[in-house]
Amino acid sequence: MTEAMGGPLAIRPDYPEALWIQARKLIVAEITSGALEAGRRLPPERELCQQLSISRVTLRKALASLVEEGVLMPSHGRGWYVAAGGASVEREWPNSLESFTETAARMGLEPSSKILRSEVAPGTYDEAEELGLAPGTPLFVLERVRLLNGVPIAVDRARVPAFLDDRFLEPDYTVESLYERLAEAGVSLAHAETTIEAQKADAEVAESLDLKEFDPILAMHQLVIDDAGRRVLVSDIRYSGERYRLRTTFSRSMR
Amino acid sequence: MTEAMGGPLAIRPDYPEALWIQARKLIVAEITSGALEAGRRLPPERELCQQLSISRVTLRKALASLVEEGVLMPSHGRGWYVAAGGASVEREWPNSLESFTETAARMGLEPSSKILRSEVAPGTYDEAEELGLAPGTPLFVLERVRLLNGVPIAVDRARVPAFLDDRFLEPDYTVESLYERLAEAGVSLAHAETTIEAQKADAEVAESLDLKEFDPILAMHQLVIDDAGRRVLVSDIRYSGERYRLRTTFSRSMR
DNA sequence: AAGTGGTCTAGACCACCCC
DNA sequence: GGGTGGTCTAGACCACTTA
Repeated sequence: MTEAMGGPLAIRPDYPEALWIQARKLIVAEITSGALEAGRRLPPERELCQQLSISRVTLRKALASLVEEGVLMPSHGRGWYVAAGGASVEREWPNSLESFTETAARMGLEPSSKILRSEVAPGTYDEAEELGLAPGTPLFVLERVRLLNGVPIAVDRARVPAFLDDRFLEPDYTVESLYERLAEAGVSLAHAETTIEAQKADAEVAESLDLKEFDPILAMHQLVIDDAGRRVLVSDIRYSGERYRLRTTFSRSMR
Repeated sequence: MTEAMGGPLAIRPDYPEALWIQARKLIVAEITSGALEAGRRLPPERELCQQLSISRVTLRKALASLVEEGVLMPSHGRGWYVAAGGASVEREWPNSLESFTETAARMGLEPSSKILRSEVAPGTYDEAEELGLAPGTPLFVLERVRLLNGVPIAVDRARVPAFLDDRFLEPDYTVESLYERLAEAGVSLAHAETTIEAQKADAEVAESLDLKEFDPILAMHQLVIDDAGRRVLVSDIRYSGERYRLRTTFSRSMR
């Protein structure tokens, strides 16, 4: 439709969304629509600024955010280029912190859960230390088998400081997303310190995931921190090695 | 010795390093030195600008880069805070693409390699497709056992388009870093699309890593892309499940 | 020499938090 | 209402690429 970034791309200064995010979406749209193919050069920054009616600083904020995701590549003195995998904007599993529910939605599969444990109990010494609480502080413990289209994929053991809100016990976590409940409670997740390793399935996990003991599993441990810097969730997820593949993008830092 | 951000932090406008990077380093220094503890609030932006003699835009670029690494947390209307794990600035490089050699250096261990294969050979169909080359295009294949302090940690099978430079064959990859050779050849690595899964060790890998067959391994597949958007390296690394733990930070995107 | 990205500035206005 | 971060602008100068 629009010739490559030539059309009247509309940015609305009054719209309650940052201009650079609007700009970002318009650029992504140009790429996913095919108007800008992988390897092609974008119009010069100063030209884009005019087309979008935004300042260069704002435009560059949008462009920078797309570099981080590997969609664009800047080349000093030459221009901005659509990266090799540029068309993959939608396909891609972004390197974001994502709930199981969100992952499932993106892949077009039906998530569900079987609850193994759901209660408030005193935290262990290690749990308390990791969450920065006194040992024995009550934690909400939610242990679930996570399934996609009915196939068991992982066992997830999540622990949340119980002081957050009693209403955490109420929802039916067979279908509800813990992340969404946290969001509703005003907890805005920021980032997660994560370790990942390969282990053998123990008897318990093998049972839950319908595996043989000693089958390989991907063990992911996460400490999730919210916008206020509070340690808010500790989670251990053991994925079936055969049924799950983690996808992410690593960037070279400080260039 | 400087009281929290009160001392004469020196930024040199003539120094050949971006001001925001200098600012960033000074802030990190305040944190690692203990002058700014986890949870503490930073001086207001406008005050920091004066102290550092830089503009607010530039300061915010430094601050933003530290948010991405989980070192600082902004709070609208309240201030900037040192994140819970603030002292961890040195420990890890979240989400960074790092060579085995660099990882070893960061951990204070001695890296070495045993070469299993080092030759130019036509790529398989899959390899060619992933690198965006014609099937059969010659690739430089380097397969090594990677060791830390003499202990085998992983088997790494790297493939680089051979057209890059013949000199790739010359170095002694028992000690040399492939990443460094690439850098010298003018290839500047930008990011890597990565998949991670748990598998069983096959006989070959078990042999190389001194494991039993069927022991769990962490299999990481990477397609590395350079600054120019060229697909430059495909790598399969199989880590011993017991001797390796991947550590990273996932961020919640688009806040 | 012209074109293009990279960095930086000074100043403005808004939204949120807390008193 | 005053303090603080969040966003945006217009313009300047530098460094790299290409011809």
